[in-house]
Amino acid sequence: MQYFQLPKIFFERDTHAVAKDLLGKLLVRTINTKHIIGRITEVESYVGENDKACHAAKGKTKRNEVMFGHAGHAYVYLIYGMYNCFNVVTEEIDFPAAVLIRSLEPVSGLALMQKHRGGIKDKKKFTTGPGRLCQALAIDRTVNGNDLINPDELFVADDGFQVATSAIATSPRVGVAYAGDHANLPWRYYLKDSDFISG
DNA sequence: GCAATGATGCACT
DNA sequence: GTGCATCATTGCG
Repeated sequence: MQYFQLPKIFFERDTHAVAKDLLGKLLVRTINTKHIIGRITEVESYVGENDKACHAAKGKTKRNEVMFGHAGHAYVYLIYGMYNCFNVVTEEIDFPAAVLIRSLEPVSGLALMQKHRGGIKDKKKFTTGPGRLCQALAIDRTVNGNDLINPDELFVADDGFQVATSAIATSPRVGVAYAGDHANLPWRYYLKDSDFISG
């Protein structure tokens, strides 16, 4: 498969633009020279200290400091004690914003994904959901802060796959009802014709 | 099929 | 001690 890594400037733009442009791109995980690849089908934007649903809304902490750092870095955190969530940091340094990757379409390394997911048979459940895709690609907090532009283990790539603007749907974000006025913002983006959406 | 529940770790107050 | 940007399993129809 032919593809090229996305450059840093791709991630230094407006978070919503980055989120929409990430749809259809490839997430490539390298483990012991083996590749696991998924196409991004669903994302959410978390933007700045004014966004109450964003972890950075209450200022910089040890947990979220990666979001205040350079665009194109991985922000991985643990949720509900058992699941990791994978984000890509966007925009300028000291401006906390990121795109949460919620769902992927499996492209390559299906057998390894299945193994990481406990041997389940339903391919649609390998990577549909932020906790699931991290399990399938063996993403945990050891890659938190990794530079996805100059990666050792993980990067985002473009293989020329074209996504029509009309194929992108939006909706309110998931699991953020506590965020008041920010809970209903349509900052979730997904490919409406894909079978690989977390729902 | 669907709703309810339990598992579980870490950062933060 | 509390509260999560979740998922798999159970128990019901």
